[in-house]
Parts: sequence; structure tokens; C-alpha cells
Amino acid sequence: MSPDRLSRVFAALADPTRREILASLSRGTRSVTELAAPHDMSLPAISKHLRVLESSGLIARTRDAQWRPCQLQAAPMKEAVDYMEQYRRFWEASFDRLEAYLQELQAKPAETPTEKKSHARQKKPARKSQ
Amino acid sequence: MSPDRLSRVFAALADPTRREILASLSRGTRSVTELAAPHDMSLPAISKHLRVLESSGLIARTRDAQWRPCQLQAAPMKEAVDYMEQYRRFWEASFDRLEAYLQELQAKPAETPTEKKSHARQKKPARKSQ
DNA sequence: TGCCTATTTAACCATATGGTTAAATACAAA
DNA sequence: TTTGTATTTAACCATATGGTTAAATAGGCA
Repeated sequence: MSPDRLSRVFAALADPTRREILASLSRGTRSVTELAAPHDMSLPAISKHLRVLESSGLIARTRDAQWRPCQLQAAPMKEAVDYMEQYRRFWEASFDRLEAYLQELQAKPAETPTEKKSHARQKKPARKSQ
Repeated sequence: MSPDRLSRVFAALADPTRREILASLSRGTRSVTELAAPHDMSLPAISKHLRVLESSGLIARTRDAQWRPCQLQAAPMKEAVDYMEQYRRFWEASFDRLEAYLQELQAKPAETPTEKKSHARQKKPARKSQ
């Protein structure tokens, strides 16, 4: 329950309807009804999506008479991008170079300060398939 | 059912256990038991997490005798980062500049080719709260 | 063969998620 | 005060998710 902020941001982004809502909001503030219009879905469903987005910090809602205009708050995406940046070298390396890099890591003792040995494999795999 | 690739990647990243598994794999190929070691969780639970990661494309599993070594496959993260990059200007702009930008968008007809007018608000909000 | 280790599958459970419809709430305006 | 519009809440439903334990599967080795 109540997962960390990063988890909530990723979870919020893991739905196409919510991503489309964010796209709408990137073109300006919108009311709930306006956001709902392009979707074949009830208002309460949209309302729920907005609650998910708000609790992730990706949108903010204000008051304006009977409207609740929504605004994009992209800041939490920075955290998400920063998180993923740590893996950039892995997707930027050519497949062969990545393979080589992993082999190299594999060849070394493969221990880091954060790693446990307790469940280390008892026998080294002799065959390298695929 | 069977959400798009981007949704699956975000969903896979939306769990701390799975993110820790990816971190382990960034230090090299690991067996299931090795990946499970740091977690207070049963092997079947880890096995399920690995299935989620595999179906998102973030890891690949090979065979090695009775071991199923897992490898990080960071490529799908590129898609996710590329998606989020489209919002960079929003989180990079200072809050005031962003506000100004949104106001500006708001002042314009606020129509784009992908936008519908059918549910546009019937009355313009007169008050701008917050 | 038979045992041991590694991993997955099956069956189950609790809770979360994404949707619905109907009712409640908030506010504007006639 | 009544009506109409915007939005949320409540209650409900189906399915997904994240975990469990017990059993099945896969493969090395004595």
C-alpha cells in the first residue's frame, strides 16, 4: 500500500488513456469534460484516471466555479527519466558491445558492495547457451 | 488485455522489487536464485516478477542446465524515455515561465487537429483561482 | 536409477485496477 | 428557489496483480 513516488509515476504512465490525457494537457489546461470528450468512457472513469494522475503528481487540479481545470505537472517525469538514465549505456551500446560488456562482468568475481553471496550458485554453469 | 508495449514497460517499472531486479542485472547476468536472494519473498513470487519483466522486454532469459540466467535488455527503456522527452520542456521551464506558457496556450483558440470541440465548456470560467 | 538443486506451474487468496450506473454534491443562473 | 451543468462518490462487477504453499518439471551427478 502507498507505493513510493517513482512507482506511482510509472504506474500512472502505464495506461494509454492516462497518457492521452497528459497529451491533451500538454496543449493547455482542460476541464474534466473536455478531457473526457475524446474517450469512449464514462465521466466517473475519467475522474478515476485523473485521481491516479493527481496522486502521482503528474497533474494538479484547481477550482473554477463548477469546473475542476486540470494542469500538467511534468516535474515527476524528471525523476522517472533520471531513474532510467542510469540504464542509458545499456541501450546505447551496440548489441555486440553490450554482450561483450556483460561477458566481462560475468568473468569477474561479480561482487559489489550491495550484493549478497548467500544464495550464490553452487556450481558454475559450464555451458553458455544462445 | 495485452496492453501496448509502452504500457507494459511502464507497468513493469512500477514495482520496486522489479526495479531492484533490474539493478542487479545491470551488474551482470544472474540466475533466478541469485536475483531472489536479497528479497524477503518466495521463489515463485520472483519467478512471476521475472515473467512480467520478460514480457515487457526488459529482460531476456536463456537456458544453462537447470539455471535460467537472466540478462538485462534495456532497449525498451529507450522508448519510455523517448516518450517522456516530449514533456521535458514542461519540467525544465521555471514554474513562472511554464505558467506563462500555459496561459498563452489558453488564450489561443486552443484547437489542434486531434482535438474535439463537441464537449467544449458551455460557459467560459470567469474566475481564475490559484 | 535415484537423489539433489533450480525453477516453474497450479491452486488459492487478498487487494488493486478499470470500468459501469445511479445518486450525491457544487455551483451558476433563471 | 428551482433548474441545469460539472464533477465526484457509492456500490458494484470483472479481471489483474502480487503474494502464498505444494507439487511438477528439468537437468546434473553419485
